[in-house]
Amino acid sequence: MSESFAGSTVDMPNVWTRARVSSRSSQYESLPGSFFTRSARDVAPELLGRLIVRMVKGRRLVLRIVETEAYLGIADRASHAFGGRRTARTESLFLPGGHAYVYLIYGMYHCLNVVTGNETDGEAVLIRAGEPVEGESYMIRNRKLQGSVKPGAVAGGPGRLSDAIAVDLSLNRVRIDDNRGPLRIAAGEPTGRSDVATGPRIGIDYAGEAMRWPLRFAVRGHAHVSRPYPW
DNA sequence: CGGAAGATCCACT
DNA sequence: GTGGATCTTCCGA
Repeated sequence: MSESFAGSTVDMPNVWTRARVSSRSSQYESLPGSFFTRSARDVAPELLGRLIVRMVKGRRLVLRIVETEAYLGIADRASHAFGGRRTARTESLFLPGGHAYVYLIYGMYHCLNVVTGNETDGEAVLIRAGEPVEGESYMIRNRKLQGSVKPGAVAGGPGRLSDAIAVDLSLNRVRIDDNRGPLRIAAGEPTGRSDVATGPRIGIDYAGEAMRWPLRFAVRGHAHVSRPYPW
């Protein structure tokens, strides 16, 4: 049984400390659209270890994805597209895989999703947490953090992550497989299956049976996840 | 047209 | 652990 690891990062295995970082800028090239035109159930765990590349004000902010959740669209009671609901908000869920779905939650936070599957599915992957790779000082500024910054404080949580890399509604519907776009996802170093932890999704108590579906994925033992593993 | 709830976070007890 | 912030969306009357 893995126990709560919040606050104890020193002896935690971190698969990334050994990763070799290329100096070539091609390391930030977008994954192809075909990566996203598959089920969110498959895409979500494969996004772990990938890089979110956010271009804003001429700067490049990079996060390594460490936690995701799959939302399975029409058949998933937790999904905004459940039952085929198409509203102004959910319209971007019905774009082909490879677009961004950004929405406002609780009147004050933005959630960043990547649309997956095809334009009839309404599927998406919520990006729940990331580890700063480049531009961390700007992320800290965007988050208005003071003093010492604990692991996970910058982008551990969907609302925090969006604030950190300046994701708002202006990015709704953008293509994330466009190498010249403001938001993209690069290959990074995908997390191996044995390092992926799986569990139920967060904050969907209203979703009935779907509440227990194992569609939350995180890098096992990673300090920057949105909350400690109960798994 | 009104009211409730939300894929969250933070301050405080 | 609890409550408040803040506002769009959605559903029922």
